[in-house]
Amino acid sequence: MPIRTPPDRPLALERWTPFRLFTIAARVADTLGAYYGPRHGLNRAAWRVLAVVADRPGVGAGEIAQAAALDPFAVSRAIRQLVASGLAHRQAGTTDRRRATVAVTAAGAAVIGDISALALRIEAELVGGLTAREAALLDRLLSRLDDASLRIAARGWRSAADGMPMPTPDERP
Amino acid sequence: MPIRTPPDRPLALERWTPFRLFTIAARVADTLGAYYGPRHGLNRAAWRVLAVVADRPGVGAGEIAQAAALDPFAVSRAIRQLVASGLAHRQAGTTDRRRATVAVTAAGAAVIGDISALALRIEAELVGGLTAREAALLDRLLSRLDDASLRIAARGWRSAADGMPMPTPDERP
DNA sequence: CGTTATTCTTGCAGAATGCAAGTAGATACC
DNA sequence: GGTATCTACTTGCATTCTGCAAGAATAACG
Repeated sequence: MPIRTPPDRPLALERWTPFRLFTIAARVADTLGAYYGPRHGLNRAAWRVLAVVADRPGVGAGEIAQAAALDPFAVSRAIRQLVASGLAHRQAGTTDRRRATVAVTAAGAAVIGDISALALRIEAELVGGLTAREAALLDRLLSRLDDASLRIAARGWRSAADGMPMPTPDERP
Repeated sequence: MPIRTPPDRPLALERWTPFRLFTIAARVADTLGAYYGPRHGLNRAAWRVLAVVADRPGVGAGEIAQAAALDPFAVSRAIRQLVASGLAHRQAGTTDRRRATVAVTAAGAAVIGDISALALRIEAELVGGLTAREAALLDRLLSRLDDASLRIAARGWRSAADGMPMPTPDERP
């Protein structure tokens, strides 16, 4: 008999906060993706990288990965795509030649400007129903959730599982 | 010269609300996924379907798709996996035999119970820093964002793009 | 009945992802 | 200087996921 029993009603997915965050984000991302995909030939990784690079010209791949929440592999491939389609260009670093800095071309600036305009309109539509006070509150709450999610990810499930019952101790093949 | 110029500083990705929602959700989902993946051999779709089915036994594939934010294809495949690994079972519907109802087996209930316990702990860790008042507020704000995101997704980018400048009128190959 | 609509499933091609290994350059140490 | 180690990034490949066209089974309708 386990120390702690799992909840009777296991989990209402639609009330689980992370799932709620996900669905909101996914609907918006899909809507925006339906724009920049066909129109500019970008995928999710490429548009994020383009946004980061346009916002901070001269960043290296590592910083992009951090800022765009992508792994270095995806960043590398996205940069290659962007360079190939003439939206960004690379320049070998002066002090450290391993680190190539990336910046947008004029074409890239035009593209990200176009996408940004829509992205900001969508965001405005998303939070448009909130008062300024509510929006500020949301901002603070999201910052706190962001911090908390960082801690969760850093510590992994093992720490959250402390003292958890282990009903299925079998190992997978 | 376009009627509306794109913003000078195109978009700070890390301040764009949908991206913030995404990163929080992704970090949590990855943490939980690192648990149920290796331990129970489930993927993202399968765990969600299992959660929905456990919560509402006897649902059909369509309702699952709706509740788990998955397309019918993914649901169909997930159900097949769950049935194959003995975590769920299907029963042809009595009134409408196209619609098979799905329910968890004892093994499936154990698995989702196990995952749910961790999921709830993670959620507690996520929102644990909030006061009850703040948590209630977050809940209301997320409900509003959820509604807004539904409207955005339903109307598509075209409505949000009304009056937008179109700096790159070229069509992609 | 025959036709059309649902509901779900299957197959397959293309895209995304994860990871092992590789390259180039920087840094540290003898 | 030489060389061993470390870092930053890239590449290739196998696996997995996704999107979509087409299909099967059943229901609903006239």
